[in-house]
Amino acid sequence: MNKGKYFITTAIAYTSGKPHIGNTYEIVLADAIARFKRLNGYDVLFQTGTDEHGQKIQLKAEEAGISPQAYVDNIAGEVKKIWDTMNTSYDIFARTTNKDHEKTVQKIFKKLYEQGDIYKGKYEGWYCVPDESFYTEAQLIDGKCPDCGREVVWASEEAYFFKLSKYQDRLMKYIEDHPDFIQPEARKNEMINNFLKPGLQDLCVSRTSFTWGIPVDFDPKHVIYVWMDALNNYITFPGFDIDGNHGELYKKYWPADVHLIGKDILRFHTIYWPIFLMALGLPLPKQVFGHPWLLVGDGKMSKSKGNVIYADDLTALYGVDAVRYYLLHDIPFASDGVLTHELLIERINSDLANILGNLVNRTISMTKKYFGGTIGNFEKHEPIDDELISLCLETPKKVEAKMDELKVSDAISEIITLLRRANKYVDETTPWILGKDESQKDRLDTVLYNLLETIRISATLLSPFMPETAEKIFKQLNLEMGGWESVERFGLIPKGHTVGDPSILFARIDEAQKLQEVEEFYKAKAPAEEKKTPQVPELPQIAIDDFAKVQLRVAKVLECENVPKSKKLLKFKLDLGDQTRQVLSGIAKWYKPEDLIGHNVIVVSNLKPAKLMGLESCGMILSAECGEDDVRVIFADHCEKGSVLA
RNA sequence: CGCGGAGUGGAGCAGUUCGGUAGCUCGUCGGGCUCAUAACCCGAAGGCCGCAGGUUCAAAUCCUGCCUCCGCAACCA
Repeated sequence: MNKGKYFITTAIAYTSGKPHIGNTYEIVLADAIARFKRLNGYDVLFQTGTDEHGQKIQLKAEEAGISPQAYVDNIAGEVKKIWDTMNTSYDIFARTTNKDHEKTVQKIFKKLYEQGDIYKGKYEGWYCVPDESFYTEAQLIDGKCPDCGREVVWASEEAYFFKLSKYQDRLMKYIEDHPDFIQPEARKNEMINNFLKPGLQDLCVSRTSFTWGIPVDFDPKHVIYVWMDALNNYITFPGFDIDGNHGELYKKYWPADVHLIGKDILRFHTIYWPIFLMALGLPLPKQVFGHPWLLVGDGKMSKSKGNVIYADDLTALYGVDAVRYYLLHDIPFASDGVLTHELLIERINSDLANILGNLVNRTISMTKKYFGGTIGNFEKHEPIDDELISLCLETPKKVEAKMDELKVSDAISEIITLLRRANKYVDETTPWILGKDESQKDRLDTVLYNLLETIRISATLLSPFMPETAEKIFKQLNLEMGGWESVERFGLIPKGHTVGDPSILFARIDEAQKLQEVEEFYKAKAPAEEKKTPQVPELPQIAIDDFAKVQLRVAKVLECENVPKSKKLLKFKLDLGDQTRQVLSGIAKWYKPEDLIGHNVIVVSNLKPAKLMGLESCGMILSAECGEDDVRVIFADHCEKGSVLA
């Protein structure tokens, strides 16, 4: 049964650091869809990879003291390791530092330039020469550089631009004609209202401020804008060729059926990317799905502890399939999901241990106990069986329908519903009573057969979401898993079949005990991470006169209030004895105004005034960064206000 | 008035497009059962659907205003 081709991609992961559980969610989601489509009879191509260029990577590599290539090789290895840990079945792992990719991107850039979609223009603004930075009018302070206070000049730098506006109407029409192009629905309006309707600005598609990227081959001091580079991975890796000599995969699979991406990069995939493709005269992807984010819940594993959650930590604690199950089942279709250990444990216990695991275990055990594992005479049908059997036959259709809408969580729920029904069926038919009556032997055989069939179908349907578990179940059933046609039929297990040995699929978790284990797990890991914090870069030594330039004075906090609309800023009125002045400080996260009023603090009194959120700040209050997320003001309550520090 | 999302029994969510008995999972309590992982099955309690107005025969659902929370942007002198 071949239903045609299906090409699914994830965004390529940015290689500036190890991916956390949120990034991992995307690949698992894509994998579930890809595996389901394969089961469902499609010829699937599943592509993922890493985005390896850009200024941020160049900087990180410099910090680490290694070449950018060595840096991205390392991170790409980490990404791949995590993808593999999660048991994802990608066909192509695209890395944008691949030479063929780079060459093709250069050719694409050149072609677009030659046909006039890309033109050489100027990037203009106020330029601070020593800082090598451009600023907008609004960023300047008193007409000078906001960074160093020196004079700025009106400067222009040459750069390449893409004429997005030229394709604006065509894109608008495409979006209107293809209502499913942007998913979920709400995102579509966001794109239209925020970007298309106001009119598209030409996009700057080259950079000269750094070098870690693909050079423009006919003008090598420019490197190609990372998005123009990265987005093209979707066509270059399957084998797109600028002269039309495309590779087999490209010919067969392009256009993509789904680009699965995070909701934050929807703009690039639904505006820039389609326009680039239009300019190349290529068909557009059928759908772009911006999935929600995975949030990490309350304090238990919060950032304040420095515990960003990584997929490999979770799999070490709970196992791969349990984590996959949680990600796939508990993250809603369109709104952000939450992850906590408590929720994860609850889900594992109720769905995986109690409902699924226990059903398999009790069924196999009974088959062993009453028939030595071999079932034979299961012709004793009763009306009570019909409901279970018909649900078995309906469920695959329901799952398929949900998956066609990419509603993975709902699809899984359909399977769980079937498993619940099967548990109920056990109670309705009371096999343990049948087992006591020799004359009911055939009826008992039938009941167990119906349960085994239900498990066979459920396990097959679960295989895209929990591949290992499905495999384990089939081992206990002592059967080979079949394709889609095997879930559309009830009654495939042959007469005289002997099941395997029962074993626990998911052990029930004791929450309190597990949480303690989690704490110890992180504690054991902590030392390795703590080493980073004491590393304070040493600044060059200064002379006493340099220090003398800084005037530090004790000041009493007369007034303090939150700055409206600002999350970080507090506004102070300080008394320096001989004068009062207004100072702003970004410590609202750690202090409430009433905590500070009346206290004496230390202030840099001769600091050049600056404007923040439209308010003038004349000075800077000293505080200590006592940790990743812990800032404390230096109090000087025992000192006279106005005194000078020396 | 920067952009956007969300407020539904103790917890996590669905329902809101196209108004008409408020539903699911977990937890709690009671009962049943013993094949099974103290699992399974049945039943019950528990909700002025953020607040206040309005439209309507009828509002969780539509309209207006407000409050709270959360992302993003801006801002950490």
